Amino acid sequence: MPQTLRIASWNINSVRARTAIVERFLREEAPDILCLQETKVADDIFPEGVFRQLGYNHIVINGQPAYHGVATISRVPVHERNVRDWQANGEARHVAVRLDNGVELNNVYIPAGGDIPDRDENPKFGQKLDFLTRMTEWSGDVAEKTILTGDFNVAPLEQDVWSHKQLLKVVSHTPIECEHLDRLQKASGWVDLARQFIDPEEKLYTWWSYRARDWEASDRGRRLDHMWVTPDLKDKAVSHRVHRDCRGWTKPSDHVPIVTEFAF
DNA sequence: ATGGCTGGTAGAACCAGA
Repeated sequence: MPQTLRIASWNINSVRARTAIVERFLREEAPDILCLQETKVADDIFPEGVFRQLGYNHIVINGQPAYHGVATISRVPVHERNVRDWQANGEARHVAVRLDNGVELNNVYIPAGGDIPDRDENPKFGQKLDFLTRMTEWSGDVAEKTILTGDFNVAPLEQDVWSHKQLLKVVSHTPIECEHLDRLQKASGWVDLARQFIDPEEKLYTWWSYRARDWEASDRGRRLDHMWVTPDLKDKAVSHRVHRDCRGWTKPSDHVPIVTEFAF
């Protein structure tokens, strides 16, 4: 019998400010594993109790005060916490765990990159490109049994943004970012699971700005959150869903969860 | 009108997100 495992990823925009909706999501969707990004909390005050009371007793965190931070929350055993610093500046943007079946699950928060898409005018943009380049070097050694998920902060395809033309110079969809992400993807033959299940010609978003008067009516979204797998795991994925409805919940994150069901 | 908001930390006419 294949083992079914449902893995979710969600940029939560402060885990402490989202207690209500993260509980609701876990009760309603009940993934086996939830990868959180932008937890915005130091490790010593991470709100573990919220998760433990729902049966998520395996909690692997890499946080820092106020900014960034990732956490992998699981109700199945996970092992071998591994943290990589692809920005080489100490920011908490990655944590990996090993599942019982040997699969490595990487939870990553790629830098947003600031406003101006030019590394000379805006050092944060250069850091984002360099982060992707270091990930690509790491990826060259990754051959199999690996999942890479999280907030990539890049919407690579034309139908991953509300207007390809209007976003060409907007950080997250500029050609140079898309090229860097494409090089990363090719380095391990990573399979973009969302686009295995949802036609690349169809609009698909995981993030909508807080500043829209009516996010749902204007629907100016971007697909910034991703679930990638090495080629050997491609056929283990049996479904993939973007939980768009979570954007309309009370006090939402600006990102919504994505969930992949695997049959290992 | 893709910044119109939101969170954290300080104690800001702040910073960051994307």
